[in-house]
Amino acid sequence: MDLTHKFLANVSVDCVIFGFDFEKLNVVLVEREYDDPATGETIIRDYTLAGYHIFEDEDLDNAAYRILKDRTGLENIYLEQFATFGKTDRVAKEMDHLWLKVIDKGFADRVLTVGYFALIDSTKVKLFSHDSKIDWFPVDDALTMDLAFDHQEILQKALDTLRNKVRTEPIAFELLPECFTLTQLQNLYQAITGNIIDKRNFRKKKLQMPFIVPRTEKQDGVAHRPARLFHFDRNIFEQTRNERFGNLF
Amino acid sequence: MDLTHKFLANVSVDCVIFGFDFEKLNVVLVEREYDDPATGETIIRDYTLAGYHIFEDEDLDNAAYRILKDRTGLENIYLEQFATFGKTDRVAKEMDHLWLKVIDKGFADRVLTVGYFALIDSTKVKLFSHDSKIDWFPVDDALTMDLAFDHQEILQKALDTLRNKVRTEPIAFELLPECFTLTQLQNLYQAITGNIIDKRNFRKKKLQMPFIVPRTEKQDGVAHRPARLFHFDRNIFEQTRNERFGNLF
DNA sequence: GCAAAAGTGTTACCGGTACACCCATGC
DNA sequence: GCATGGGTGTACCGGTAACACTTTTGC
Repeated sequence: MDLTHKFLANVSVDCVIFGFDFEKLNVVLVEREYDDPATGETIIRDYTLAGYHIFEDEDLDNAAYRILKDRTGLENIYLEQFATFGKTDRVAKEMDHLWLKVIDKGFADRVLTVGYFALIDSTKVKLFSHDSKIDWFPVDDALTMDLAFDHQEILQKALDTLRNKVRTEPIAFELLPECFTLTQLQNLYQAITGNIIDKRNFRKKKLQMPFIVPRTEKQDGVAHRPARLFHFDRNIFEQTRNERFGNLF
Repeated sequence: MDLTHKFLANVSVDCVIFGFDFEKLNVVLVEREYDDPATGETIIRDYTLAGYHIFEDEDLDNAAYRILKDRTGLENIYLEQFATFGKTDRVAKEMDHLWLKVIDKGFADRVLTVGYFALIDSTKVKLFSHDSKIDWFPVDDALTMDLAFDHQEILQKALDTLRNKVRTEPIAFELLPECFTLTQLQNLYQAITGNIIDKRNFRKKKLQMPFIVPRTEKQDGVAHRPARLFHFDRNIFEQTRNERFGNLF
């Protein structure tokens, strides 16, 4: 993390980084650990979202991109601001006060944080630890994990936003590799929304969307009949957007 | 405005206060005027949204409620956070720098602002001027008025959010008096979305919504057949929410 | 040959849309 | 009596939902 910039003490950004492993939805969490310097006893050990304070001369959106790149190495990623959290007691837990004290970076006790969520194709991402451990966790687990600060509330809101948005905007593809099978796409929708979907109806609907285009290749290395692959064509999507006004995905 | 609190220099809240006059959608704007102290010549004269910095010991949401109450006297109003604006150049115009200098209240040049929109029944509201003039403007006009700072962008985003949300949540009623006619409701939807709606289909749909309940009173003092009045029953709405999952309004 | 997932059609129902005329009231 | 908005019904179309079996491949 670049520390040559001055940051705003009262404003941070937290990124909810979502990924999909073809089975369930996952989220990136960063371990927060503090051992008593005298006894060596672990006093704090829990998880936070990927976040940092915003620099004085940095656009808000860029702060989110910076954090994302810093943790995943990725650029040109789907990233969307979804809410800002500003209760006075969002740093209320004992652990949180202690943490701010021991890291001693000049962050204020009163911090508003702007939440962004990122959708990434996690099949080929390597996460960067820097000084703290970082890893993927199933979203369902993360929601019961008692995260630092108000990060559980932030995660819940990010998930709600994603669930809503996926019904009207073609953002699910951001979580898949360039080529995907219809079953993978269906599993993704099911993982996000929690509903189960009828296979035949799902395929019928997707196959008549002109921007979901079949490829000549087939799936490879699977112990069963290989599935046809598709990709999402954004150009076709944009061109046909008006005709489809009001349709859901 | 209460100045005994210390505020955060880098964070403000701006409220987009929407109202409806049974014809079109309106928004509250505050005049910003500065006359050259020597010549008396008017140097700045334009409009801003209703906003202020957030106090150190104040929840973010409460800052928005405070601003709203300060300008309208109203409490228990529909108020929703919709986005946060944090470009480094959002105070880039010459007028904006000058303004911050002449009002000299200790606001920073780098300010992130959190946007809220409010929906109020404007039929019986009296706006409070304090030291600057304040008034309702048609949203369509306001969008072409070259507002202060990035307030046009904020207004546009608020409007987009309202347009979207009104399709899936029962928030339109917040802009009407307790009792309203179906024609008023239809005009409101048309004013928000810009679409024209078929009268018979609209009424058919609304009449079968159990939470839009008829009253015994009729409209009064109109030079034509008086219309039946209705009100929105939030309890019935909440009770039947699950059955109607996925329905639009 | 068997396990595992891919792939495929038909029918019924419901909600949305298009469309034109008579009614009640104030003046 | 006339101007003004209030109020009503029907027919068609398209999208959604329910539902079960055959096919292809790897091992």
